[in-house]
Amino acid sequence: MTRKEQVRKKAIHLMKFHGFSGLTMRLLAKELGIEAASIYNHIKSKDELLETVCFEMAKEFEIAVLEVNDIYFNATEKLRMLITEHVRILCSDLDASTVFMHEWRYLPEGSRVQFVEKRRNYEQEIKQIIQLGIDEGDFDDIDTKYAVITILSSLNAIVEWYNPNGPLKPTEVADRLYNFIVKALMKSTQFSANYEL
Amino acid sequence: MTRKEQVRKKAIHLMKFHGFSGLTMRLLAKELGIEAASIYNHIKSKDELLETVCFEMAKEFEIAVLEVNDIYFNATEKLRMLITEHVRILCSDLDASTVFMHEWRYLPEGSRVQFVEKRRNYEQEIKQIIQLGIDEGDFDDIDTKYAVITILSSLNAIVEWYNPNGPLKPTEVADRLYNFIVKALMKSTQFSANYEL
DNA sequence: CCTACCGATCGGTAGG
DNA sequence: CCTACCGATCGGTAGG
Repeated sequence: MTRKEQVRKKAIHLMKFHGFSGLTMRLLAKELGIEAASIYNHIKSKDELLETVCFEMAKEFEIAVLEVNDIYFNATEKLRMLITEHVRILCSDLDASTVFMHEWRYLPEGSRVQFVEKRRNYEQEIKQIIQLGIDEGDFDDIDTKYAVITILSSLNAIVEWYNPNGPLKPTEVADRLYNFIVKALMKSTQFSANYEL
Repeated sequence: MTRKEQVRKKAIHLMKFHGFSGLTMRLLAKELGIEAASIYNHIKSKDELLETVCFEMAKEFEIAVLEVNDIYFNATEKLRMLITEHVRILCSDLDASTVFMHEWRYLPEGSRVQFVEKRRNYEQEIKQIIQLGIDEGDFDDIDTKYAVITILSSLNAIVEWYNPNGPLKPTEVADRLYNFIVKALMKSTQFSANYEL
């Protein structure tokens, strides 16, 4: 790990607890065992630290969705792999994932616009997978917008509760979430309104 | 609205955009048309602003769960009302709800511990409703922990996307989310694994 | 609600 | 990676 990577990793770890605004270069320096001014030999600015983590994470999700669409043609299989990949990415670096989820709001104007656009594209890709499932007759004819919101929010919540030292591996978490989600999506005729009063 | 309430409301609105750490008393003062020092005639400290919004919101959820358990005895009806109430509370003040969701981490040590405990209690109440549904034979024998996480994260995501000027009223949003969630929970035998490869 | 001000700290630069 | 330092700003207080 280069010195620059060490600085970034420590910064992200501290950002997770203090937030972007709450992280000071002096605290970061102290944790690295150097003076605040020395940080600027490795990074350009505090903003750059945030931009790097946000766009590196976004890149991983972009690649995942490309791979999924490359490998599978069936909606349920696409969805299963995308959920598995999404969970894997989040769990592979929980510090970075948490900062990615919470702190993108504090990106400088220009890169924030870019970031939101990338996220929108990702959401659209998922929406298309769900629409495919509906068209193929596998999924219920539900509102795809709400389905995407519900799916992504439950997946992304992983950063709030997942414990890497707990009993469940990321793939096992992905399986449980997939089962819950796909059941809500799947076609069924007898689910109309027969839950007794 | 008292002057103190005006100060709080403006502070919460600004906190939504800048975060707790990013909100400065000088910006708040400017938006109120007064000097920074004058704010302290209405509030005790910046921390107090955050504590007030977090605990007022928490109180609303506490009341809701008490009412739900008071009125209904059936798990599906309890769940339906609780989801409706949860969505109603979030949508009734989106600024406060957003700050409640994002900024509780920055509560001072003591009140943060209290806050997390209250949230845990709320989660436990929902868990018990789901367990009741399983015991009554309405819900699938799923992992209640994951069900609670999935339900709450999809409900709470409302603060990220709900537009009060959009076409959907809070009750309509609640209905859509309830339908999605309850279908994932409901008992079914033919959903084992028959989604074709 | 104001003026005047406190000590502390901020992100960052110059020059070595 | 350091010393030395910049101008700006921070949350908050005293005293009116």
